[in-house]
Amino acid sequence: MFYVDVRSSKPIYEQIKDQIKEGIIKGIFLPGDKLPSVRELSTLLTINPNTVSKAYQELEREKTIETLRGRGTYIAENYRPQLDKERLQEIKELLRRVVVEAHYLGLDQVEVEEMLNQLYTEFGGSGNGNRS
Amino acid sequence: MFYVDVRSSKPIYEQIKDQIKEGIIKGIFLPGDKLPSVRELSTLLTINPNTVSKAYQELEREKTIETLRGRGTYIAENYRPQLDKERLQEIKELLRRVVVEAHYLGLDQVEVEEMLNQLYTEFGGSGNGNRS
Amino acid sequence: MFYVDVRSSKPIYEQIKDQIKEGIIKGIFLPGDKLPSVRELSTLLTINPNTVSKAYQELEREKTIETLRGRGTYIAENYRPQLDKERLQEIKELLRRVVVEAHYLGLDQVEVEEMLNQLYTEFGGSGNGNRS
Amino acid sequence: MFYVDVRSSKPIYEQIKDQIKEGIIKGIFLPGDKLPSVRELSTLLTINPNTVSKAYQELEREKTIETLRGRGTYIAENYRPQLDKERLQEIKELLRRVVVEAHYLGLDQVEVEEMLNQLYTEFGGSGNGNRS
DNA sequence: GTGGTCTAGACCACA
DNA sequence: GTGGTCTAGACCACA
Repeated sequence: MFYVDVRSSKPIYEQIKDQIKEGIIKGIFLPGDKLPSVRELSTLLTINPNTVSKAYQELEREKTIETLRGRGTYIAENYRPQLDKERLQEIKELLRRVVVEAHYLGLDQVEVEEMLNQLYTEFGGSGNGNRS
Repeated sequence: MFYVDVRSSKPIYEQIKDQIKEGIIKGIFLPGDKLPSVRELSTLLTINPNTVSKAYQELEREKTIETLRGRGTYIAENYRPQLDKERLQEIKELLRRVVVEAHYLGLDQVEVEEMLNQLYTEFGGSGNGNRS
Repeated sequence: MFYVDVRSSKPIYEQIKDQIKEGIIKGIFLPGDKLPSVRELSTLLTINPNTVSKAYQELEREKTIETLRGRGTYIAENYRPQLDKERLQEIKELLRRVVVEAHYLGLDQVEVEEMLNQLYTEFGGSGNGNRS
Repeated sequence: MFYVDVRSSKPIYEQIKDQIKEGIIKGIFLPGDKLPSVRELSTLLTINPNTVSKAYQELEREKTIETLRGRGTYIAENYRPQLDKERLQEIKELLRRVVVEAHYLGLDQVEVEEMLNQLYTEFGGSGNGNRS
């Protein structure tokens, strides 16, 4: 289920965050599912517990997961997408990077749109119904 | 023309790189245009010359700009987008981030496509003719 | 193992790069071997960490070494020599310099070939098996 | 006859030096031939006179050319290759670079030897007879 | 502890 | 004046 690529330029804690967030979108994780404990996951992946901890903390702050004291960490029951202006700005910034870098790689708009479509297909056009 | 946001989490040298790369796409910089010297730009932005230097060196490695001995730094005459598999992979990864984060912000595919279109409009559908 | 010649006209970061690249060819460094950390090596050589950092960063860009997050820097497992036209041109240029300068020093073709053979002997005709 | 590539990483004064030295080997310049004046050549190439001056000075120090006061600069009549230990060391260093870089580009000894042969062919195996 | 970024400032080669 | 190299040293993200 989980894996880390220590060669990647993406920080490990982000890799974990992304795997969980993508897993939820794909329906691999369902609301209420229990996540491995920090200790379990860090042992499993042979990484520093702090790293798992950081991933979990950020996901919790984003209301994607929730920790029940003494009972472990779970996929949040009802996460409500919130239009957060700052994060929207961040996404735009990311997308801008995509457009610029794509240009310098010789990809045109149509090709980028195709890539985008592919990704949406991968994540299941059906959606997981978890939107407000 | 140039500016830096010292509060941004994006490193200053990347901000400079991006401004130049975007400026080229928008046609603000044309092939053969002279860029300010390292010293000029660092004075202008009140940042360290090394920081400008790093930006310029990376852009030169990417063949976006070129240094003519003793004459300064110029927008490259003939940059040819090269399909670099690794960088393509990086772009896909960025786009994947966009899709995932957009989902958690409550944006659907259509809305993301709109953002993408906006960006392409901003960069000028007219094109800058610098593609092979 | 490592040393720097501060009197040399060759930049220190290049000296480090070359020592590592030659060490790999000679089999002194094997794929997967851990390199000293930036701090360790800079302390050892009593040079600035930035200088070591620059050497490592360039070697990483060339895929000669790789950084594993939080685990340090290692000789790359699978470097595949890639026929890069530009770098090939650079080598030819270097070799041309050798031929011209040798001529003016009174060395003929046979003597240059001998020097070349000596070098290949030094690097171990046995090969380090790291070629594709 | 002369040209400079301001894009090259090779300093312009070295480009000039090399063109003269190669021209002599190829027999394009003969002992006693007059070279253009510093002013002429710098105008011709639209470069800084200091640059031509530096090239000429170094060639003169190497006894490749000689300046006759008030009469201009000439290809030296009898240059005698001198086995200069320091310069020999420099050549070896250059050749070592060739061998190392060739390895990382995937070229083996035979291929490097071929490149070397090609160069000697280019410079005319017949030689220009100017050796002592 | 590990590498990445940045500043301040020196010195040098080149033009 | 132009960029390249290097030092000394700070601060930060990540693990």
